[in-house]
This record gives sequence, C-alpha cells and structure tokens, in this order.
Amino acid sequence: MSKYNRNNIPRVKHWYDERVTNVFDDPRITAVGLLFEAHAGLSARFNAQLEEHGLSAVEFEVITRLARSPGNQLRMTDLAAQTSLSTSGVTRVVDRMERDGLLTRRACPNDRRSSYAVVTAAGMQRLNETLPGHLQMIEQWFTGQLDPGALAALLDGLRRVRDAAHPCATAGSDDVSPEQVAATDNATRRH
Amino acid sequence: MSKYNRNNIPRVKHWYDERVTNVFDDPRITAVGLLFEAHAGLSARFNAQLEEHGLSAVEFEVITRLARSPGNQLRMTDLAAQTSLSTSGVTRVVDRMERDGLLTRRACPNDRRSSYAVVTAAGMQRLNETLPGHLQMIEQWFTGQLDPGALAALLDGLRRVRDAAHPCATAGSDDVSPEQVAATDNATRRH
DNA sequence: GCCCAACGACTGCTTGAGCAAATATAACCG
DNA sequence: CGGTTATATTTGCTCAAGCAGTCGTTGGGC
Repeated sequence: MSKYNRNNIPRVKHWYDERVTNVFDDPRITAVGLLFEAHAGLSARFNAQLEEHGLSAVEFEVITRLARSPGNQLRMTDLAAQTSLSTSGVTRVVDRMERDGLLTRRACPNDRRSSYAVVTAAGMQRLNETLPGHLQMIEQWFTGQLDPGALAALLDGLRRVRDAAHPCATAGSDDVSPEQVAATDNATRRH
Repeated sequence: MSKYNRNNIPRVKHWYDERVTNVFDDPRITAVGLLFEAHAGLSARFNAQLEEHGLSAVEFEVITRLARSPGNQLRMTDLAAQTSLSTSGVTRVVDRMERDGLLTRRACPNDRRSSYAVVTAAGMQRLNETLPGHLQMIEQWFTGQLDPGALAALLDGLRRVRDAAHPCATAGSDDVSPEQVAATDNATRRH
C-alpha cells in the first residue's frame, strides 16, 4: 500500500499535527467522516420514527414546510426551492401525498401556470401525530447528548460551515433556517 | 413566519429559551437543520470536485476504503459493511467500477463463496489524481472555516452525537477489526 | 461421510429521483 | 394584436439503490 501514497499528496500546513502515517487517515478525512456519520446516524433514527407514522423523510420535510407557510400551502416551485428536491421531484412527491390524502393541489388564482400544494386536514393531523415523537428523537439523539455549552459550540461551528458551504441558501433560508430532514445523502443535486 | 402555531405541540422544558412562537421554528428543528444543511452543502461541494474526476461520492468512498485496506482489497461483504451500501448495492457499484477499469474482482482462495474487490493500478492513479483536490475542498469548506479551538469543539460534539446515534453495527464492525486498525474513526455502516 | 443451517455474492423487481423535453400560460415588445 | 421569450408544471426516460429470493459454498452436529 505504501507505494501509492509516498508521492504527491500535498502537505499543506494545517491546524493539526503534521505527522500523518497514511493519507487515508488524514484528519481532514476523519473530520468529514464524523460529520457524515453523525448525519447518517440521525437520519436513520429519524427515518425509523417517521416510518412509524407512514412518512418518509422527504414527505415529512414537504409537509413541514407547507405547514409553516401561510395558508399551509406553497407553490410547487417554491416548495422545490425550499427542499432538496427538483421540481419534477416535487411533482412526484406531491402526487404520492395527494394520493394518500395528505395534500391537495389548488389552482393559483393569479397565475394559471402555478398551482399550490396544500396540506389537508388529514395531513395536519398526521403531522401533529408525528411531530412530538420527532422532537423527542432530536432531543434524545442529538441535542440531549451535549451540555448547553457544548451544544452551542457545535451549532456555532455547524452554522459557519453551513454558511460557507451551503450552495443555494435558497428562498428565505436565512430567516427560516429550515430543517432539511431529508435523506439526501448524495445531496449533490440540481444547480 | 408568523401565525401558524395554533396546533398544540408539546412544550417540554429544555436547554433553550422557552418562548417559541412557532412549533416549526423549534430550536431543536433548527439544530437538526444546521447539521443537515452543513452536510448537504459539503456533499454538494465534494460531489462537484469528484465529478471532475469521473467519480461519484459512493465510488470515491468505495475506492478510498479499498485503498486503505491491506492489499488494496476487501471482500464484498466487508466493503458493504464499511460503506453506506447494502451488499447488492456493492455488487453493482463494483460492477460499474470494474467496467470502468478502476477495480477488479479476485477470487478468495480460502472461501470460494467470497470474492475480493481490488483496486487496479488505474484505480489508484485515479484516486491519487482526485485526493489532493478533495483534501483541499475539505480544508476550504470545512476545517479551514474554523479556528482550531472551534474546530475541536465541533468535532467533539459531532463525535458524541455520532457515537450516540450511529445505527449500531450490523455486520462488520467486529469482524473486520483485524484489518481495520486504520479506520478506527470512521465506522460507517448502514442501518 | 451426510445433512442442514448459515453465509456470500448475485439477480429480478420496485421505487424514488434527476434531467430534458413537452405543454400551458404569462409577460413583454413592437 | 402578433410574436417572442420566460416561467410553472408535468411527463418520458434513465439510473442508482434496497429488498427479497436464488445459487453455490461452507462448516458444524451427528
């Protein structure tokens, strides 16, 4: 193995100890691994709980974003902008959720090209059934794992990384600081 | 973000300020949002760079894990245990990468059920072309965004969350330990 | 040695997602 | 008004991934 890593991996000066034995053990990779594994672990926990209520992570994100928007509705495009989905992805998620009775489409009076996705009463009920458990999961596996100072430090660091790296902070994201409960592990999507 | 808090979501007492105007702005949800958006943002940046070298994120993970294993190889099952993939997912990724000349399959001499995925010379070259830029991306968008103290605090928090939430070892984590000394900190597996 | 449960890899099927093209509408410009 | 361009959504196609089932292999109990 050593014959492959002896040459040209750049040694920049860094915040960490310089003596690296193996390029693949580079602390930077380990750092990314921590973030990604924390994400994967939380996603798995959340998905398990959401599944108990018949929701996927994407569906939960969709219904949550709709539910906190005026009139419990958003135009399809705005919904796509707020989620990790493309517009065609939104079309299909809304298809499924409409079939399941959680959402409805409503024509936009001003612009006949647009249509709203609206949360139905059943959808709101489903969300209300799901949300308390979801919050408990967050508490249990994430925020409750750290004392307030450590949590604040973690969130502060995450915020800075997010602000730097997040590609299209998209519509209203600063204010809303949306939850992307979403499985988009791959994440590199449109744009 | 105003008036949509009418539905009754439980108010538990917590580490954060109690005066919440809207259940969907709950700080716990915001915290998760930060983590997930940081992950999504980094994923997008990384994928863009990996794509320049003709690799997907999954392929990069596969080739990296193989490359840091003894003999640049792993049995299919162990590879699945180390990545976020199922065994059938590994079969297909290795199919593609074998077709592209980055990997080969090699029969396992001891156990004729098993086969190894081995990185080819072309695969190692591809990895060596890709890795420096990848490390720069990590530096640029993640570790370089924070001073050493803040970074350490972030990683410490992430480690605790990861240790708590990471879906516990299905296959692999114990078994592979002999070959695994190098990978101690990245214990990715699927749920 | 023989049987059977466990294991490792692969395959068929389904699902969810993105891209690009298609469709319908809007807006603008002359 | 007529034409051109831009926007909103949907649809066709493709692809990656998981699950469940298959097939060959292994190893333990007898």
